[in-house]
Amino acid sequence: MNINEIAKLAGVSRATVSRYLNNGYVSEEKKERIRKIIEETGYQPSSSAQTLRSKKTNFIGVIIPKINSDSISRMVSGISSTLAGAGYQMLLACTHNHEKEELRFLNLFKENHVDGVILLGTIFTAEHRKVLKSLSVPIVILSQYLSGYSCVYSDDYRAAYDLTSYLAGTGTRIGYLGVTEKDEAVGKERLRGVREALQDNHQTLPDEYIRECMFDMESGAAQAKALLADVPDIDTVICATDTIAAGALQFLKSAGKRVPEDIQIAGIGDSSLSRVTEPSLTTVHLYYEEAGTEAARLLFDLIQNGEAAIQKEVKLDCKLIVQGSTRGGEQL
Amino acid sequence: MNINEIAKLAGVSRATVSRYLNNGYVSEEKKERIRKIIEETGYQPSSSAQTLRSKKTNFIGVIIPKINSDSISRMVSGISSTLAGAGYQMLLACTHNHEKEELRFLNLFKENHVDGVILLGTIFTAEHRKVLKSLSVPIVILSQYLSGYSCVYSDDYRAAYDLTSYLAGTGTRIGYLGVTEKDEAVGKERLRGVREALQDNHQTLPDEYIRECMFDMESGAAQAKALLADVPDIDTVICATDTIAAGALQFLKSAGKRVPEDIQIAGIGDSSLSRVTEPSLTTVHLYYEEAGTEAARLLFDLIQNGEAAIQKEVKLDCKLIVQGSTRGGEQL
DNA sequence: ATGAAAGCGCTAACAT
DNA sequence: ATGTTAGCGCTTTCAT
Repeated sequence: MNINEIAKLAGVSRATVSRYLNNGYVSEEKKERIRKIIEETGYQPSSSAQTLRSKKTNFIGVIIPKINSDSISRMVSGISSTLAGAGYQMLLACTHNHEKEELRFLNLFKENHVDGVILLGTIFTAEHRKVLKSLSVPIVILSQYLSGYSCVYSDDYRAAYDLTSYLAGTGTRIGYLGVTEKDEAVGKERLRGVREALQDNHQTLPDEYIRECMFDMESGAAQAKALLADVPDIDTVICATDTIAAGALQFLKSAGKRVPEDIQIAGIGDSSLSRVTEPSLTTVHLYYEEAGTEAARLLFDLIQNGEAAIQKEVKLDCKLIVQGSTRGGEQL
Repeated sequence: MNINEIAKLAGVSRATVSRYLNNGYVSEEKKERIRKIIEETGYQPSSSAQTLRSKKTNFIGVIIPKINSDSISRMVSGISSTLAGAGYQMLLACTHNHEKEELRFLNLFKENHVDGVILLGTIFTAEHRKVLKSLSVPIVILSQYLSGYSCVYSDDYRAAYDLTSYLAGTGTRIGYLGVTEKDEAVGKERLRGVREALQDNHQTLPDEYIRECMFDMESGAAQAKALLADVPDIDTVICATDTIAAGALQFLKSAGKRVPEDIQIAGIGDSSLSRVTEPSLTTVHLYYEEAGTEAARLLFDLIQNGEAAIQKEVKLDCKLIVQGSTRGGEQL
């Protein structure tokens, strides 16, 4: 069943059918005839033929490092509903933390396949910039800042700053479990937030109070152990993510520390984990789902307005959530 | 840059270029000429034109109820890597728990867009069967059994049976927090597993020992409360999912119950939550990621072998994981 | 082994 | 408001 047959059955030209499909000028009478035939036959236009002619795919490529993550799946959820609402389909490419795959997918989306790309990246190399520059479709960077591109990101600095400022009131020897500074957002910005908040509270963050973790609980537990060994009298541990905090919490409890009485602990991200640990984790809500929504909106803008579109940077609010893992917090 | 220009630059016909692209007969000499030109120009064939001609999209549609779920994101992760490895792209459609959307996406994928569909459904209505029947591309049902279709699912019955059998050894008054029986797998099968295991251990599951929950912690907490109010001397609570168990655990602790001493509690799914609660949850591992992988493999088979493909049902193994929330378990 | 030619199903410019 | 027409970029006979 194709447009020619529909045209024949409805007694019109195929151009008229096409106009009907693309809301052009069609008389009410023929509109009705066409509508009826399409309903009867269950005709659906071939999207590949449409794409071939019109260069519009209605696909948006979304590249993510992994899917099984609280923060990422929330962002994808926001993207997904916003795209669907605008008639787009989501082509989800998952790199499983392989940076090279990120480039492969970008190249795959290049010139082809998609009307736009949302890249939820973590680390940007020179190679990334090169491929990004060569991309002919609009792109939005999500969860990281990248100069020269429209991007949506959390206020990582302020999340860490606010959290640390709050804790500086109740802790005196404050340590930090962070991640690699190659990650500008979670790595660099959160560390900067912690550091500056301490400075502003007339405290410092000596190097031996800082440990670098991976993004998982095991690493959080291991680094908490290392930190405690080096600085036995530490009384507060701030973690770059809730997952790291959950791991650290697990270790500290197993080491016989009372949380928050002996050591208080906090994370960032307001993940579902933070409500389930005992004590529940003081953390910072980062509006991940809204970030996904906003990224999709920015992309629509770029797609619709082409060259005329204004590049935008959206930094989202954050909200401190005080729970049982810090002194003065309340257990769920 | 299109195939005609490449042909001209290489001094061959466009048919030869097409053959080069689709590994047909091309002399070594021309092969080399074409290869060089393609490399120089960075030419990439238009996928829409290829699709229009060859009817192959290299897209697989995946329909899921929500993305921010431990079990689902694991399955999607398995699907994603398997598809990518075979040169397919994943078109992810998320219904956000709107059953009607499921039908909308199936219709969208119908006749068009995709080479195959993986449906991670929950509830199958008559309307579902109708739309599924009308689908012209191969489909695999994931995480539910549906007669007449290739499907991949967990051994929900045995997971519940094994878990219950284990607990029947240490508990005497056993309650169950389940979900709607409209969900055949998580609803019906897990309940059946619990029931039959109790029978085989000469115990019963009276109606007042059963509560129906939604798939979230709040509901788990609320129903645990209701259950405890009705059956104050309950000593074991089995939950259909870890999330429900986490909610129930939270309530029971807040009600002053000691877990597992006063009441033992268990879930199913081996989610990351189960390792973080205190005590950590006894649960059953269900190989979600492998289920996703297997679903993709089954779909490949259907796509490649067309009418000749054999319909298959794959039921996956499960593994009991005993942790601190049950007597005899070990706290992480 | 290669080229010529037909056409996949659609949209958009043009003419009326 | 509608029809005619010319492709979009590719694959696939059919000749040679």
